Amino acid sequence: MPVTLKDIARQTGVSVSTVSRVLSGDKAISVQTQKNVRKAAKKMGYRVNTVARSLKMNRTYTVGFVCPEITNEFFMKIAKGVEQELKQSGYSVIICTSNENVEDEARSLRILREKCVDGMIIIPCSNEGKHIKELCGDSCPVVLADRLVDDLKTDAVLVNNEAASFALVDGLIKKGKKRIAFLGGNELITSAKERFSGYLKALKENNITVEPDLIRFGDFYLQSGYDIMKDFCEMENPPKEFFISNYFMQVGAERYLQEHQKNKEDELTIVGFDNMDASPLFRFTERTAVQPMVAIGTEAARLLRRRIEGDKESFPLISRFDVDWNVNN
Amino acid sequence: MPVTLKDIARQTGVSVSTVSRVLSGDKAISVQTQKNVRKAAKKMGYRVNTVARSLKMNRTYTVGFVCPEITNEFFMKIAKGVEQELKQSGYSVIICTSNENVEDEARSLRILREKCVDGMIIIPCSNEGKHIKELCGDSCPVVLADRLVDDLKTDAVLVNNEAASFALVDGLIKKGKKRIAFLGGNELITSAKERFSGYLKALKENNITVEPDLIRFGDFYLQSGYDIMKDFCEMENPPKEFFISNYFMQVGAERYLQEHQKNKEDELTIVGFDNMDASPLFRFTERTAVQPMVAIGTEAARLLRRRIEGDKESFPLISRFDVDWNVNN
DNA sequence: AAAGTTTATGCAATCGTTTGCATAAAGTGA
DNA sequence: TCACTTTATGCAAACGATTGCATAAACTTT
Repeated sequence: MPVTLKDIARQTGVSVSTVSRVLSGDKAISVQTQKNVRKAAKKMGYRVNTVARSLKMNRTYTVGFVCPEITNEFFMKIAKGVEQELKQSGYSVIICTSNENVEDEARSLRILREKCVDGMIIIPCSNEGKHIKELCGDSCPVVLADRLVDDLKTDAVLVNNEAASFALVDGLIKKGKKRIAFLGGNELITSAKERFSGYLKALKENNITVEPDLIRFGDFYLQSGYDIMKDFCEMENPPKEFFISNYFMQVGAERYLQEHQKNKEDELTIVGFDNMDASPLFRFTERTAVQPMVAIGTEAARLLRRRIEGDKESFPLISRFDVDWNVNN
Repeated sequence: MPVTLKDIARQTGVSVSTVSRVLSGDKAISVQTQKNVRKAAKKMGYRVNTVARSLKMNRTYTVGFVCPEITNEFFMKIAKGVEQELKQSGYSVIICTSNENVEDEARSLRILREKCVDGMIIIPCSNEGKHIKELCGDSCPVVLADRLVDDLKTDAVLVNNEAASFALVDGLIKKGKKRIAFLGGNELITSAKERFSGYLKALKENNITVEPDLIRFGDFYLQSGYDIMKDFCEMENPPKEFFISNYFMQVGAERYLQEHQKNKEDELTIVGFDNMDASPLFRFTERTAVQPMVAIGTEAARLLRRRIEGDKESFPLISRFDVDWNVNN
């Protein structure tokens, strides 16, 4: 059985309230009593029961982090920022996954509410926001990360997707490439949409006609990158330049190319989003947009903490980070 | 303010106990009352306060998952197994990172204890187990994953590291390769040690003399793979075959080779641990050991749940998964 | 109709904290 | 010495749920 305030009180001959006051640093307690209590607490191995404290204080110092997939390096970089930042202020993070599925997402939110988290950071898996509005709200602030959602007025931390994909595609065009295929993410997701707009904008500003056959949407996962690259390569007149909307689709696409013995002599060029540890090893990937992933998490966490602490200023706040694009190989 | 049992009781004219009984499915309550209560609960949007429940029941249905680094795909695959499995039985998972640092690990354990988690799954960052023994114990079961720790009698879920690295190295030798360099992980960590034993065993069984110059230990992270590969390549008589102890060191090593314009003609061959999504894209990596990462997590979670529910059978239980080794490219 | 049984519900304690208010003791000032 | 502050501490309620025990009402049984 764990030691409680009561045990210390009994041991030192003072009341529970006095013990509580000493341990929470109340200066009104006499120095002698403080010493006694602290000594006893230490000797007996006391550790607060934050469950009881939370009940009384109506604050759990726990926040929820909901993302579509926990093994996703991109999401976990964001999670890292969140965890790092919040740990400093004494919060813990419960991680839930939605498995790219709105019902699971809603289930996670419900559980988190029942656990009385002080707030949540959500990377939504769709553009559906109803369940979030329903389950969260004033007593449980929400910050979205990486993606927005329809019909939901809340804070969000995003990146400048359109500008980055514009720059990448524009860069290719400026090098004389005109037939650039587009491998998109899940069309329902704002980041996918924004990256597509950037692509379109680059074509438009350079007076290039959009070829609908060169535009395909997947789901941001490996297999869809593989499949779409396959389809493109099997066209009668295959494109040689590609914009791929995220890292995982790049892995899939590069794997297709690898398996089919393409090599540099084919002069294929890929640009796209996300630079991960293994990106420099990709054969055809020339430039990638480098999102400040950890910083997104850190920023979302800071914002959430402010909201938890009652700051209502300029709500809802949508902040966007700029994206770097670097030469890869 | 959230709705409480009291509110429902007031609304329906019964006592709090009756409401509690209805909502926890007690059949002794009259059908009519059940209906009334359920209806009111639904209409008022009642949601249990698990903080209060936890305090009373002395069970939080929350477990801690402590790992060295949250952005590590390998650890997160294990975490996925854990989360998936435990979610089914109504548990949530708090993720903490130790940043490969014993003090941080101890801090995390302390916080988790204060949050009254029902148990923990730990991927320890060193071979130090004192702080775990101190902070956990009977009232808070612990299952280790992937690595063991000195002086700590507790359950663990591991893989058969030695057998796998033996097989990989032996395979190279059987193909006539005799000078196989070893790029090790953090020597303090059991998995690194076991992989090293497998390497030594393969040399020994094939009567190959160990060349100390061909053995180097890093820390399981990218940079160390890069640095050690560099050192090897700069030897006057560089080895051409390599055993690399995990994925991240492989990425580092491959990046070094890539940057230094090595290509297939050099006939370099890498074998080693972990097969990730991007592994097939690595130029020199020929075979990799495929650990059942998600299954490790699932198994650890099952074991932990059993311990939480009071099963003391065959404690401590160390289970080891077999490892596959597959052709890579 | 009395005694016994069953059914449905309420009372009140409890989990471990925190905190407003009361109060006793000690100290201060004239 | 008396009134008045100040200082140190305790009492008890509260947070929101669960549950053993008590009990009133409704049925059985003979």
